[in-house]
Order: sequence, then structure tokens, then C-alpha cells
Amino acid sequence: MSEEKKSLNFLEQIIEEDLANGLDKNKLRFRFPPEPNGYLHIGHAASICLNFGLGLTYNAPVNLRFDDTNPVKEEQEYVDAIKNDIQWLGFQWENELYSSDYFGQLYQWAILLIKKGKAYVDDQSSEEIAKQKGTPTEPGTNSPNRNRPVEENLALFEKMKNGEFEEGSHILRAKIDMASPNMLMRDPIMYRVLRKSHHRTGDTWNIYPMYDWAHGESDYIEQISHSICTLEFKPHRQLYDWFLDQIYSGKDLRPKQREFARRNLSYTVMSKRKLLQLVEEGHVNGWDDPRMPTISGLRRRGYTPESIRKFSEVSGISKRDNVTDVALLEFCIKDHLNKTAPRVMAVLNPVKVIITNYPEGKEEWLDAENNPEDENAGSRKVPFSKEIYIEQEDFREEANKKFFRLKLGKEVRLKNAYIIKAESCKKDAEGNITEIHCTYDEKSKSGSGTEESKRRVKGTLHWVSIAHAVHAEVRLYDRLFTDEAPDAHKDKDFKEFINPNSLVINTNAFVEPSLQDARIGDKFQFQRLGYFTIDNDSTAERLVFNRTVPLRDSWAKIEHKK
RNA sequence: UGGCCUGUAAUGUAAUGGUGAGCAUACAAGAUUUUGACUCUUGUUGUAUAGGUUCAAAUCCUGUCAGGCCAUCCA
Repeated sequence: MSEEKKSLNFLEQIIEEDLANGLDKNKLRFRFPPEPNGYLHIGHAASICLNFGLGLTYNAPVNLRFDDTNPVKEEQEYVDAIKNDIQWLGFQWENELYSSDYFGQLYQWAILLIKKGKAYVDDQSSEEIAKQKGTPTEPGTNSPNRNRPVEENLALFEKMKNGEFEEGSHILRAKIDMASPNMLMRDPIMYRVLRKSHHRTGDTWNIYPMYDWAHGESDYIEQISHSICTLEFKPHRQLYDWFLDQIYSGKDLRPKQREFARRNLSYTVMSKRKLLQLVEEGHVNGWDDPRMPTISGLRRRGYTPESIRKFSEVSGISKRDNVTDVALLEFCIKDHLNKTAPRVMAVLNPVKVIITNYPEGKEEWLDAENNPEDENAGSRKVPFSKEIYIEQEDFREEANKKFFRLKLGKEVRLKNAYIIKAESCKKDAEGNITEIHCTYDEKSKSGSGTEESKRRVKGTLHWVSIAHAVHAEVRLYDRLFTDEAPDAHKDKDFKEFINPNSLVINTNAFVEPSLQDARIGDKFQFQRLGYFTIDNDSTAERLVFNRTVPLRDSWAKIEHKK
């Protein structure tokens, strides 16, 4: 009965308009065009969800097209990682394509442009060409080679292709308008000489097309109806259309480029160049470091595809610059994991508790609910015994009444187990608490149905039985940068804001024995602490957990108010 | 000083000339709680600015201000 029509974003509105104006719905076709020069990040996820999402809502094909026109930066490793990330996000492309598939066609069209007098070979130095380009406020001047005869252009271009010229010595330029207020229209470069081996075409080519020349024509070849890109390409649209004008048949579909604002996230950077820098300079341990905003980093951190898709959905799209609060992303993963992640107990900073009136050598396997948010999640058994670990910060010798946890002379509930009372504690020479002596109420066992078990005590603690505990390493992550928008400062380098405490490794954590058999990628809620996943580095001998995100901590807020 | 684009709560977005500008997150207060989680209830904060058109403007027009993009043989 929901009458609510969900509002269309501006790109969907454009598509609806085109449809209303007679565009055949079956002609809709989209593409996601990554350059294989780095890993995909959460900003790309927005574009992926947008393009593949349009494909889904309009039942239209979406191509994956690698924009591989620059062999200097591009590698097969990135191609593989990108494909993996898109599939992991849950999307399937229609065709896997490459701009390099079209090098031959592009070359033929370039010759056509030369013949039409719309392109010429320039053999000036890059410095000279830059000088003639003018500035945004001053027009450029024509190249002395601008009116080179067609035959000569053809011959030179042929030689460029055949590898008879050095890199940087010759380029093919479109002949447009050196006085255009749009710098991109001032006789832009179509081809440069590059004697580099390409990850797909090998040494076949000595010339490579520039983005502007390759992209729109590739869209045309693939009959992409809507070529969606980010805002910084807005000025390129005029050139995109100009290049299309030169070759458009007038009969088939003519692609249109439209632009939306890239998604930025607070406390991180979203440029591949900067992310590469973080990797190469060792500020992080690779593209998939769990602190990275890459898809692979988020995956390793414990994010789910569902959470990332949800984030893209609730973030929406628009044309204004934005810095989305990372809290929204964190909300999305907590929301998903709350519904799906099994609850377990783990103690990160252990302190020993001895239950003095619990029989020596006794052990009990107690029932524990796997997920109160999921009726079908079932339950498991957790071992209980005389000596257990609890969290250091869950005990104080004395504290005010706002402290709901264990303190001398007071009671607290052990989750899924008994109510205990702290009687005394032991300290080492520095005054650190080394042992807490408690007594337990034998009749208070969770779920036993006794009067005592129904007693209400304010605090509930997580714990693990020392005899049964599994030693684990836990990696705690914090934001990579201390500034909301680290690369938005004109006077400062983004690296000045790197958070020195973004990774804290805890090698002395203990988890309940049910975790012994967990596999890489499994996700859990460590009760009262947060959501954790098993890292790739984990082995049977050494469990390694990543903290995906902590739980909301109201107590920390109360504490900090003081 | 050129061209293009963008300004709606703290953040991200919706309202497409027509009810008190909606939603989510964040924040705050309360309820509940064998997770100080989750959930539930309530609440705070907004159309950059000045004019104009109109019965009616966040929406259309003009000026101003602010921000972004554009001078790689990158994409």
C-alpha cells in the first residue's frame, strides 16, 4: 500500500526525460570505466552502485570497460583486483571490455579526421605547445604546424604509428579553436608517441590515444546511452561532443556524457594518487590495509557488500562537493552486522577473576544465545570454571553509582552465567590489579528459572574461562587521519594529518573456544566491544582478528564528560 | 581579471511554482535491556545573501557573496 514514490535522482530524471522524448528503453546501456592504475575505493563504489544500479532498475546491460590508454601507469594486477571487487560488491557486467580493444578503430577514425582537415601532426616541443596554449584568461595562439597539408599529416602520423619517432617528438592534435574559453578545446592532443609495452596490446602500438579521444568514441562503439562520470569532467563534455560530431553516423545511438559529484568520506583521502602514495611510502601495509578506504581494505576490515551498497544508497548523488560523515558508513555496517553477526565473548585486556566458592576443577558448559536479533541463529555452549578473565576496565575497587560494573562489595552479572560479588583484590608492586577474588551465587545461573536467576543487577560483563580460552591477536583500527578533510588544506600536505595511532595491535586477547574453528572473513560481535572479523593473517596456531567497528559506547561518553 | 559548475540543519540528501521544508546519520533527553549494544519515544538546528516576477518562490530572473573545476604528451 505504500504510495510513496521514491524520488528519482537527477540522472534518473534525465533518463526518464530521454525515454519520454522517444529513446527506446531497449537502447539503454551503461558502463563502468575504471582505469587499471590502482585499487577501487569507496568513492568508486558509489559509481559502481549507480551504474550497475541503473542497469538493474532499467534492466539494461552494463559494460565493464577498462580505460587503459596509458600503459605507463596501468597493470594487470589492478585489472584483476577491480574485477574481483566489483563481483564482491554483488554486480555482474555484461561485457568485459578495454579501450585498447578499439585502438585499431580509433586509429582509422584519426586518419579520417586528418583527411577532413580536423587534425594535424605537431612536432613542436611540449614546452612550446604549452606556451601557445594561453591561460584561462588569455587565448592561445595557433601552432605553426596547424595548417600542415593533409598528405604530410597522413605521412607523419603513419610514421608516428610505425615507431619512427622518439617519444615526445610528435603528437596528433585536433584542430578546434585556440581561442576557446574552454582550455580543452584549444587543439587538444589525440595521440602521443609512447614506446611502452601495453598490458594487453604488448608492443603493437607506438602511439596511444588520449582519454578524451578514446572515451567518447568507445562509448559510441559500445552504444552506451548514458556515459556517467564525475564533475571534474564537465568541461570535457564539449570536447566529448565535438569528437562525436566528427564520426557520428546520424543513424545509431549517440551517447551523452553526464556528471555527478564524487563521493568523499571524512577522515580519509579518496584520490588514487594519494592512496598509492600511502602504500608506496609504507604508511599503510598495502592497498588492502584495513585502514584504507579501498574496497579491498574495507573488505579486510570486515565490511560487507550489503553495507557498502546501503551506504551508497543512503548517500544519494548530487552535483555538489561533499564530505560524507564516516559515521554514516559505520552505521551501515553496524546495522547489517547487528542483524547477522553471531555474538561471542572475548576479553581484550584481561584481568584474572577467581571465584572462591566455586568448586576446584569443576567446569560447566552454559547455554549462550548466538544472536538475539535472529531467531534462527540458535545457541552454543560456553565453558565456565573457577578462574575467568574479565576486562580490566570492568573492575574498580571503588566507584560512584554510575559505574554499573564490578566493584568491591558489589554484584554484577556474568553474561550467560552467574551473579558474582567482588570480595577483594590483589595488586603488584606498581599497584596494578592482578587478581580479583569473588564469590558467586550458585542459584543465579542464567536461564535456570530460579528466583535468584531473575534478580536484577545493573551490570552485565563478558568473560572467558581461563582454562578454555583461546589466545588471540586483535588489531584495533582508528581513522587514518586526524582531520576531517586531510587533503582540503591548501597550505598543508595531507600526510601531516596521518593518525599515528590508527593501528593498535593487541597480542594478549582471549576468546571463547568456539572461535577456534572460525575461518578467514568470518564476522562476529564481541559482546560489549564491537564487530570483529578474522584477518587473512590468521592461522590455526594464531587467530588474528580485525576490529571492524566498535559498538556505541555510552559509558565512554559519560566518562569523558567529567 | 576568463569560462563552466554548485550553494537546503552538524553531515548526506528530498521537495521539479502550491499544505507547518521531509528523510537518514550525528547530537541531546527519556523508556527498555542478562550487550551502558540493539530497539522505542521525544527533542535541537536549515533554504548563502539582496532585490525582482507571481495570488503563491527552496524552486523562475538579476546582482552580490562563498566554494569547486579548467593551462599533464594523466584519467
